[in-house]
Amino acid sequence: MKTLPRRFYRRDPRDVAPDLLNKVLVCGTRSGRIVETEAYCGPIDPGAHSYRGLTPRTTVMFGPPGHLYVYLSYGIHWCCNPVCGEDGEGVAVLIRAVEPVAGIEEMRPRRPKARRDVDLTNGPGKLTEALGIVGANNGADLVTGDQGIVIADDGTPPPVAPIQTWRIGFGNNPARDYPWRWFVPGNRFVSRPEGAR
DNA sequence: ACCGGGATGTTCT
DNA sequence: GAACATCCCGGTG
Repeated sequence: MKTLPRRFYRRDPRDVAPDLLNKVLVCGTRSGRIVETEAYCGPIDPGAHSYRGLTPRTTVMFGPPGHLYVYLSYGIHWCCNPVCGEDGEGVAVLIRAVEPVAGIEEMRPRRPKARRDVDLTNGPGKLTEALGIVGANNGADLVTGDQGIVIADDGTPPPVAPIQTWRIGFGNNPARDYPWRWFVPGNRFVSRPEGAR
């Protein structure tokens, strides 16, 4: 298991997102293989939090690559995003689903409402709850692992033919037209194996 | 299986 | 005051 270097993140999020497939997100003693991602592209992306410029919430997203942007979705769920590109760009990748690799017994009590194992981590709000990622982890350095959170390569390459399709959860926002979601074909933990529309 | 609504806090109009 | 990068539960067929 090798922690991904800073340069892995210092690229366009649309290149990083498919490359993150099959990498391992580690949080303390728990980890999961990344099987679904979405790219968020700053000023050219009306779906990105950074679209309208720097705000207190998006400070980390506008910071240097390789740090974790964590935000609260719908007032309830935490979502986690490795920051990409260059310092000041405001681009990142949302991790939408992982497949448990280690510590699954610790994940079950953290996800008491999950009836089946697949419900442990098959969504962006679910995987943060299962792994234990919360708002206090906003800004964590994924390269130094200063908060026990890293992304590592265990030797599994990304899928040869990842599925690329539309992102999830945008109503009538024109962001719905950008096909910036990728997932591992056939993996059971993908939140929505079909296209978004 | 599929669909509608409620929870709940931050951000922006 | 509305929208929101979600999830869960209870209704119906």
